Amino acid sequence: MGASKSESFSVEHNEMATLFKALSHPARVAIVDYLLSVDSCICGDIVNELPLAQPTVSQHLKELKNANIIKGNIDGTAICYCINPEIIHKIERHFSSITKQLKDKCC
Amino acid sequence: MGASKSESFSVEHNEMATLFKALSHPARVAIVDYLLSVDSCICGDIVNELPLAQPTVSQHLKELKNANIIKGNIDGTAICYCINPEIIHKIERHFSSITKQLKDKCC
DNA sequence: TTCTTTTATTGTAATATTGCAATATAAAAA
DNA sequence: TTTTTATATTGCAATATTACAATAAAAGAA
Repeated sequence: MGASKSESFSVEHNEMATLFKALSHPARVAIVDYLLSVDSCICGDIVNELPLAQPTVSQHLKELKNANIIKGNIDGTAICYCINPEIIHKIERHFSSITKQLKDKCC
Repeated sequence: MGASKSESFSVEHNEMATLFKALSHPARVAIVDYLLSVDSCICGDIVNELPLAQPTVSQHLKELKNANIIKGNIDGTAICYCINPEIIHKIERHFSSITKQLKDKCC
């Protein structure tokens, strides 16, 4: 085998796993961090910020886009990237639900 | 290549990526969910809750333990698993920091 | 048009992950 | 002791991820 048995799990669990997977590489955590560190959306520049070759960065951006964590708007030759706040809130809701449930625990 | 260039990224970014990677599989999201759904720590039972063979579940548990997301206490023949609240709070802090930064955004 | 700049895609090698049968380990029960 | 029960480890096949050189595509500048 090797393929994940995702069909055997709930849509909810798969959705969360997909979001976490999108954030499971330091380069992608760094990209999100960088997008947050600047005032507005970023056109270009992301490749120069990372210690990776341009095709690799492009691939990581694609994965973040596929997971809907960032959005890319075409602006002439460049592409402007932005965080998608809705997804961030979705992840936050997941963890505040966990925290709420944790309060009733003994351990 | 194929190996992740994690040395090129900050400790902080690597730490967060490691946590997300531990949660990047639906089985592991489901395990965390299940541990939260019961009143106390769980001794046994986890294997029966998941649609995976025992060695596969054991492997997923190991990954969650390595990432410090769950803790396992030996209790006779069984092992009791619990969520580690500190790690959950760490992830929550990460996202509330993101949300705080997002408020100053234009997009 | 041709050149330049920016980002995406393709192809491929190296490595990591997933899943499980078989087996091992460890401790309680008989 | 032997048996049972619960969990871990090993080994391996199937698949996925990571990284990047080479190349393509798309749009503004010359």
